[in-house]
Parts: sequence; structure tokens; C-alpha cells
Amino acid sequence: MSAEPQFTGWQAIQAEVLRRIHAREWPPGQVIPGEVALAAEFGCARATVNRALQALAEAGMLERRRKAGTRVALHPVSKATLTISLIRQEIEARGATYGYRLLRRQEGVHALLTGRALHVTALHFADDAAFVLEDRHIDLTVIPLARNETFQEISANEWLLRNAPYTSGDVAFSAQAASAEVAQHLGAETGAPIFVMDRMTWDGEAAITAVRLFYAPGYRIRTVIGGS
Amino acid sequence: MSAEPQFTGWQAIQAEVLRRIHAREWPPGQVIPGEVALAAEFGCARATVNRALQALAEAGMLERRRKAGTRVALHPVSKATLTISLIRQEIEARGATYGYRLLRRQEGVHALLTGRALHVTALHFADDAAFVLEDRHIDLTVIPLARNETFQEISANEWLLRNAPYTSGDVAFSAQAASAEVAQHLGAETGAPIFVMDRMTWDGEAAITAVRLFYAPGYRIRTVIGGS
DNA sequence: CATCAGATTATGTCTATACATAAATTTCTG
DNA sequence: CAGAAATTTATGTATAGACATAATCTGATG
Repeated sequence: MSAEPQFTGWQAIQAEVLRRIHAREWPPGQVIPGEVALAAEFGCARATVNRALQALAEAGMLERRRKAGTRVALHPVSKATLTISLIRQEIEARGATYGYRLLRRQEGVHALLTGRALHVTALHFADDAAFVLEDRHIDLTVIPLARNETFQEISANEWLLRNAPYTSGDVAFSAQAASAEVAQHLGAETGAPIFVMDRMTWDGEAAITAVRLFYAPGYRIRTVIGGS
Repeated sequence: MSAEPQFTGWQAIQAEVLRRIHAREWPPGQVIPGEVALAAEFGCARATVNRALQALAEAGMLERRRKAGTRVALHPVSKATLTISLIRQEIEARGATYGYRLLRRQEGVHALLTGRALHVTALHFADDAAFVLEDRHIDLTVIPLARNETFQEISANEWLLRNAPYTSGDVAFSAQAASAEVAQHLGAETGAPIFVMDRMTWDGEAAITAVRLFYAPGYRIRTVIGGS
């Protein structure tokens, strides 16, 4: 954390550009020298500078437009990347033993899905303590195979990842008061603040599944920002 | 959304590789052909294939290791990128009018910061309704300039972004019950579920600031996953 | 049989060159 | 002088070739 191994290549250029931005040598809004000029200064090919600047642009530190050049972003937007992993993986990563129990499985309809939907409710445990309550709807028109699966042994979370690849989705996080049912399952008081994740995934144009995860009290989701 | 403009270049290759992964032509765990083979198949240079595969690896779809080759990720980890913007920007992006009021400003100490710290508490409004309560500690050893700022007109959130660039940080989200004070400021009931964001930022090795944001009830943070 | 040194190989990256593309700038026109 | 057309220019991307690097594989050695 102290003896930097003197990065060589495009990462060195990225680091140097970052340093100049942080040191306010290139203040926000400033147009920085063109790629050819920087390549000359750093004694490398333009492609190398391009690689560095593109990476910084993708990270939100720079704004680039053809002909107009490259400028330091007005408000260096920091991006936090959350990795949404399997619930089992998340629990095992904490060094706990994973447990699973199906609570309910029934067919019906769901507002956000087009056809008939399978409604699956299940609990995920970390060392015998309820960790998260999964409340999921699966579109049976899109994933007819789900009808044959009991979800007794494998969670819908895991089964879908293996059997229904998705191309896109959206997530939302919020804080909600625990209903009586949710509170009971998670071992919390009714009305306790619960961290909730709503997720919807699509395969192309077709909605696959909508899921709501109720995390046990005390849950925190963590990540880093601006990590290089 | 229907007539794809037939991407040319490395993005076309990225799309084709993605298609094969989704279509299970290359199932999870499978080692895919090497770059030279793919370059031959697609009729392009190896560097072009490399660009496409690197992008997919960064997105978490592929795992690459020298000599071992490239394989489809076992559990295609989906990454959700949250853009942490200025509170003012977030409010204005919703079409609301931004408002700000300083609640408290006093010197003291803070467990997570090394030297003396400035403790600033403030409210951010969206159309005259409390939107978020900001509870911040700024390290005065690292940012001595903060001592001269009253934070009456400009929020610490905004002042720091302009005057104290950071190199890294971490974020955590959780759900917490509103204390009496928090509830009063946000116009909520005591004990109401509050969405809380904790953030800590660093400039190199030096901790700059620790902030906790209490969002008004109903707040949701949203983003997309796997958006190519 | 265990271990270590070397050969092998797929990815990582740089270079130089070339052309494509978008947008700002200038020039030409009515 | 306004508006259209041509020019310029910085970035975007492709290419072939080269070397670097890290792992794996192989075989020699104690």
C-alpha cells in the first residue's frame, strides 16, 4: 500500500492523468491536451493514451467528444459497482453455513408479468438464522420449465441463473417496515426497518422474473467507489 | 429496438460472444476458443477480439487467465453500477426545486477520523419537502480550509466535491429505524424505516470525511444490471 | 515419488499506420 | 448576413507484428 510497483503502460498514463485531475492541474471543465500531444509527452503511441483516456471516460472522470476533445468532467460522478451474486454465495462468503427452506409455491398471475406466473416464497439461512426472505414470481410462458421444478431442494434464485439466462434487468433498494408475516419469518418485530431489494430481469423483450428480497435486520450492502 | 444497426468492429464481436453465452452454445464454465481462433473465425485481427473479450471480462461475463484461456463465468455475476451524484443534482434530476438548510456546525472529534473534526448537519429539500438529512464529519487536519467555510449557503456535499478531491472511498446502504430527531427533520414517525447511506472518502491514505445520509421515507435507489 | 527448472502457450500490452466518424470551423453561396 | 456546403480535426477503431508475462505442462533430477 506504500511501494507502488511503478505501473508501466497505459495504466501508468491513467494514473498520471488521474493525479493531474486530483491535483487540480487540470480542473473540472478544463479541456486537456489531445491524444497526440499526450503521446508525445509520455513518449508512447497514441493508442496507448487512447486506452488510458477511454478507461477514465468510462469511469466518469472524463468527457470525450470527437473534434471537441477531452475535458475533465464537471462533477466527477463516482460510480459504485455492486456485484449481485447468488444468495448462497453471499452467505458462504461470510463464512456461514447456507440453509434453504421453501415456504410456498403456487400458480397465479402477477401484474408485471404477461402470462401465468409461478409464485415462490422461500427463506435463506446463514448458520440457522434467517438471512433473507425471497418472494418471487416467474413467468411460466417464458420459462415453462419452471413448472416441473419443485424448488424444494434448490432455490429459485439459483435454478433461474442456471436455466434462464437474462440479458438485462433493473434493481431497486429501499427501506420498508416489516409486515407481520415478514417479521415472523425474519425473526424481527412487526414494523422493524427492513432492507429490501427489488429486481426484475428480462431476456430480450420478455420479462422472466420479478423478485423481492427482504433482508434480516442489520443487513448492510457494501462496496467501494473510485477504486482506481 | 428492433432494427439493430449491425454493429461493426469489436462491439459486433462482443455481441456475438454474448449471444453464444446466452444461447448456451458456450455454457458456464466452458473454455471458449482462444483469441487467435476467434480472430480467424470472425475475420479480424486478434487485437479486436481482445478488446471485445476484455470488455466482457470486466463486465463479469468471462474469466480470463493467461495460458489457461478464457472461460464463461460460472455464475455470471451481474454488476449494478450506482452513480453517486450530488444531492442537488439528484433532486433537480427529478424535476424538483432544490433547497438547503444548515442545522448545526461544530468542532469536535470523530472515531473514524484522525484529527479534530468538523461536524456538520444539514437538510436537503425537494420542493420544500425534506429529502435527505446529511450528517457529516470532516477531518480538519486534512482539509483545514473547511474551518473558514460556514456551510450556510453551500452544502458540505457540494463544497467538498469542489475543494477536496478524493481518490477512493466506500459506501454502505442499510435500513434503520428513525430516531426521534431524524424523524422530526424528515417529517416521519419515530421508528419509521429510513434508507441510510454511509460513505467514507479518502485522499490517498488520509481520511477526508465520513457522512451518513438519512433519506425521507419512500426513497428508492434504482439502477440497471447487465445493460451491455 | 516429490520437486524444481525449463519449454510452451494464451493472454496482456505496445507500436506504427491507416482509415472512419462526428462535430466544430471555415468558406461559399443566395 | 443567414444558411448551406466544404474543410479540418480530435477521437474511434482496425491491423499486423512484436515482445512481455503468467500459468500450465513437461521432463529431468534427487
